[in-house]
Amino acid sequence: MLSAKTKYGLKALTYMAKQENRSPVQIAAIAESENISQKYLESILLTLRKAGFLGSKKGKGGGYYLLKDPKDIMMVEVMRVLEGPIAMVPCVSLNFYEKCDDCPDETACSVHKLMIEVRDSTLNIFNNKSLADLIS
Amino acid sequence: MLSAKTKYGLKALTYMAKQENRSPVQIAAIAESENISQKYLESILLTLRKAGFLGSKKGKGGGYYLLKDPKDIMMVEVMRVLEGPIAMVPCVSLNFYEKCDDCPDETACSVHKLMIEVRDSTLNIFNNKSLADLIS
DNA sequence: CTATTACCCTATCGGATTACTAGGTTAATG
DNA sequence: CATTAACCTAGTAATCCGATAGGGTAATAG
Repeated sequence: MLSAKTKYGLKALTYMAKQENRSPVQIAAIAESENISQKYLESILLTLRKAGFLGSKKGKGGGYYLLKDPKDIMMVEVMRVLEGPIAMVPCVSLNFYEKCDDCPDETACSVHKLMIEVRDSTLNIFNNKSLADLIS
Repeated sequence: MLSAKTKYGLKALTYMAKQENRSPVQIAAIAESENISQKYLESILLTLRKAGFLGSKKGKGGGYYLLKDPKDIMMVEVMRVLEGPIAMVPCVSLNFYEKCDDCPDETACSVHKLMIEVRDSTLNIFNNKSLADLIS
């Protein structure tokens, strides 16, 4: 299940990518347009800024803005920052690997093999999908 | 994230499919072999029985057994019973559809379109993968 | 300089879900 | 009838998530 956090984050990024110029967009504007709790969105944008996707500007006329061209912001990066692992089980996660408590032998586990397939097909999408692709 | 319930259920099904004959397998045997809490596994197998995957036999020599040939048990069915929706968001779910509170227009939502792609690629795997495929 | 604007940060909380346990009931076998 | 093993209901501890509270800090306008 996709978390609201990720969903909101993606919507916010999309909103910013749609702007004609690169002038800062205020949290309040995004929150209202996308029907998101402003305070919650604040924390999400903060995360995205710390992850290097966004820049920010304080004071009057301030707000958030994209640091890169939308076509250079790949979904796989955004998903890993907001949602965490792409894989459905930690034991097949590339970036958030964790061993299972139960499985003595990972390579013999039927679930493991199945989930690798799912991971790869999902990764294939997220690797090749940029923020720019989401808009069109 | 794949729930432990689904993981355990898949492991149990795999265990049964590996049996040479179709004689009943006891919960305790599966639980021990796969390192699953027996009581919890009980409730999972009950679900699988009610969903039509398993038959059961009470009393001595009883247990659970597959009702169909492993190659006729498709992952998509099992996943929907144990895990619920395949999609990452309810608004793109085929069998568990729910409208988003926020989105006024689904077709215009960037997240929506992305998640349809992910759903379809995952469905493609689960539709074509049988329990028999998990074993080999 | 001062007021305003808008981002920054931490802490907390209610609700929902999940993994699991407790404890007993029912049915089949020998 | 005693044993076995599935059936069923209820409850619970822990965790996570979405959201809120309440201020702090930096930048800008005038």
